[in-house]
Amino acid sequence: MVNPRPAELVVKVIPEPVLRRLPVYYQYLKKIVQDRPVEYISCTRISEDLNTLAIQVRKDLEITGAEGRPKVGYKVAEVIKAIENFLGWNNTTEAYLVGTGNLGSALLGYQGFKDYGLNIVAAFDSSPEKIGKEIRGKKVLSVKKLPEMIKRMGIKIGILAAPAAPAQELANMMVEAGIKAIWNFAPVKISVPEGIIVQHENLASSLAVLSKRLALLLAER
Amino acid sequence: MVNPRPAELVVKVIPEPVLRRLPVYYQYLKKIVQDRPVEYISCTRISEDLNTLAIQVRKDLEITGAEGRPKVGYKVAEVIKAIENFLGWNNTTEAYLVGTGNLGSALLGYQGFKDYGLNIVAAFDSSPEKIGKEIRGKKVLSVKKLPEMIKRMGIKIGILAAPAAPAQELANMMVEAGIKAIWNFAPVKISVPEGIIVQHENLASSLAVLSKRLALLLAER
DNA sequence: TAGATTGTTAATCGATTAACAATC
DNA sequence: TAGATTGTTAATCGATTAACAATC
Repeated sequence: MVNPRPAELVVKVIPEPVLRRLPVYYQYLKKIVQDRPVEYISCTRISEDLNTLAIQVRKDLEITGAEGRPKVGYKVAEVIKAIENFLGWNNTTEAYLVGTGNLGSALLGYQGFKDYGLNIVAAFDSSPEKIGKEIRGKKVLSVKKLPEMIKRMGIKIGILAAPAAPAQELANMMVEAGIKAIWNFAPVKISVPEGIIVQHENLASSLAVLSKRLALLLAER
Repeated sequence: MVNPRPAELVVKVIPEPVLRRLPVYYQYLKKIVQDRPVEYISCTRISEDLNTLAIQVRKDLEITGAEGRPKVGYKVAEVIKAIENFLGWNNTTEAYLVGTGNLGSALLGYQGFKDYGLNIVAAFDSSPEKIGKEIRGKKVLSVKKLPEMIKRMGIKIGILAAPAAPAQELANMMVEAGIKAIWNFAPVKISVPEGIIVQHENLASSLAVLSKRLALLLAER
C-alpha cells in the first residue's frame, strides 16, 4: 500500500524554468509602468512583447497567485507585487561576497541587487593589499574571519567569486560556518552536503550555448 | 503525404541542457589532468565527482563524438579535445563589448574567455570620460563608431553590458551592422529578428532560483 | 450581447532515466 | 573468464502546448 506523505510535508516544488522566467516578467512590467501608467495588462500582450506564448505566461503567473479578470487581464501593480512576494524579494536578505577580483568587484557595485532583496554587506579576500580597504563602498575583510563573521551575523547566503582553485575549499568553509545557499561564480562545479543550495553561474555554459548556436547558424551555407 | 526534409537541411539541434553541461565536464577534466596525469576516466567516476548520473554523462559525451572503451572508459585528452571541437572552442572568435560599467569592465578583464575561444578585441561606451582610454588593456571607443567597426572588422558576436534603458536600441544597432549573436547581460529581455541569436544572462533569473529555494528550505520548520 | 481573456483539464513533446546487449 | 563499462533501444517523467469551458 502506498503511504501518502502528510499534507504538511508536501512542499510544492516550483519548476526552475518558471522561476527563471518570473524575473523577466517582473523587469518587463516594471519598465511598462515606468514608461507610462498602465493599469491592466493581458497575457496576450505580455507574450507578444516578450516573444513567448500567452498560455505560458498565464501558467507562470498562476503559480505566483496573481489573479486576472477575463477580458480585462491582470492588474499590473498586483502582478509585480505577486512576483516580489513569491520570490521573497519584498524583504532584504544579507549576503557575504568572497573574492574581490574583477567579477567580485562588479558584483559588489551592482546596484540592481537591492531591487531583488539582496544586500551584500561585506566582502572577503585573502590578498593583504585588499584587506581593510573598501571596494565600491563595501569593507573588505580577511577571509580568515569569514567563518566567525558568518556565525556572528547569521548570514545565510554566500556569493563565491573566487578563482577555480580555492573555490571548493571556500565553499566548505562557508557551509561549515552555517551558510545555506551559495551563489557560485567560480568556473568549477562545487560539491556541497545535501540540504545546501548551490546556484552555479557558469559563464562557460552560457557561452557554449551561444557559440554552438552561432557555429550552426554560420554553417548553414 | 508527409514531405520529408532533405537530409542536408536537417540540422541536428543540440538540447540546451547538454550544451550547458559540456563545459562543466570540460572544466572538471582539465582540473583532473592538471592535478595529476590520468589517461582514462569512466562515466561512473565523472558522475560521482560531479554528482550526476553516469548515463547522463555517457549520453552527453556521445553527442560530442567522443568514444570510450568498455571496461576502460574514455581517454581524458580525447574527451577534452572532443568538447573543444564540438563547441568550436579550438579556434578564436572575436567579439565587441558594449558598456564599460562594473560588469562590462569585469568581462573585459576576464582571462578565462580565451580558454573558450572568445577574444574581446575592443569595448564601446557613450561616456566621454571613458572614450579613448583603456580598460584592462582594451581600447574603449565611442559607441557612435560601433556600426562602422562591426562592418569593417566583420565582427559576429556582440557582448551587451549596458543598462536596461539603452539595451534594445544598442541591440538594434548591432544587428543592423551585421552582428549575428548577442550575449546580453543587460537586465531586460531584448528582441531581435529571426535568425539572430541572443543568449540572455539575467542575474535576476538565477537569483530568483536561489532565493526561492532558500525560502522554501528555511520554511521547512 | 459578442468576444477577448482567464482558468483548468488534457495532449504533446522532449529530456532524463532505465534496461540490456555488446565488448574489452 | 568475469565483470565493469560502453553504446543503444525503450520507458518514464516533467514541462510545454493545446483545447475548451467559464466569465467579465
